[in-house]
Amino acid sequence: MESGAIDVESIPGPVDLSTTLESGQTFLWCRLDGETYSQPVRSGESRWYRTVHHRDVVDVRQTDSALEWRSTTDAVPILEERLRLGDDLDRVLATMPSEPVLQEAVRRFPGLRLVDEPFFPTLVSFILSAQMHVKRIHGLVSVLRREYGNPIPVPDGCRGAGGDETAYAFPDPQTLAEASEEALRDLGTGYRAPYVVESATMVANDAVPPDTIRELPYEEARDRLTEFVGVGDKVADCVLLFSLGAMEPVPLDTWIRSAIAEHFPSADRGSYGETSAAIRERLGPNPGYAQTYVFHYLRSQ
DNA sequence: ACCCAGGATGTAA
DNA sequence: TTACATCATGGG
Repeated sequence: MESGAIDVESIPGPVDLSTTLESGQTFLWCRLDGETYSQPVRSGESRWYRTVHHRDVVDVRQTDSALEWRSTTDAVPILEERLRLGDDLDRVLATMPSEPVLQEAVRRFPGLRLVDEPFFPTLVSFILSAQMHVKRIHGLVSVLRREYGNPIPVPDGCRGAGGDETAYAFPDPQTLAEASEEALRDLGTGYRAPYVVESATMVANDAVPPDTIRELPYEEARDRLTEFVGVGDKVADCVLLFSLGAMEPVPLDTWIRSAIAEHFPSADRGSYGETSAAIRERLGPNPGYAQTYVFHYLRSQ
């Protein structure tokens, strides 16, 4: 049991933990107040969040001056990576185009950061995301962890905020590869069940190695990712943006498409690839960040 | 009852 | 290449 704090002054630019974790980029953290992901929280409110990193429990909350953590290991490098604390958000936000919808999103949610989460859990999360609401995706991922994930005992020092005695890691590729389609359907995954099993099998066989994809040019990487079953252009963009370190992707979901129709109509070129390229041009040097701000802003209305 | 959700796949033109 | 039906499921 270790604990500590990361001074917000040591982070380049603002941080908003709750918005970052609950804005639908990651489904791998749970709130210790028992709520599932919900709509944005009032800033300044202090909530504990928990995830399992490999075999370690990591709890974190935000106070006025710091990100406080407690964990079975040193959580600092984990938080720095997964919350992208190294990103100079002041610089990123300064380069946002002067489109009103973007500027308003930045004004409303300064401190919203992109995440950099583990590959396989992110892949499965966004395979499940097809035609589902953010809240339900989080619920499904939580059920997968509970039903198939390795149980991790939570140390005494981590139970102060009403946490459970056991946390669950996201299941390994091999485990989901061996899961039965029907069992997964019964959990509520619907027609996505075979996608999960087949893609998990591919990951277990290292059919499309993520470390190789990281090295590819963005659009090439997106094409490779669509080799997974249940992964089209949109889900591939999410996986690249939220777990493989790419900063260009602008996942064209229903919210972003409606934003394009309303605010950037000339960027609608019909096909995914052409529209994607056109909207990236309009969103400045950090399209991925711009997209995340617009997505969360529209969804919070 | 209808419509929507961080869409993908298979098939037909 | 693009167009369209189909795919589960829960919540508004």
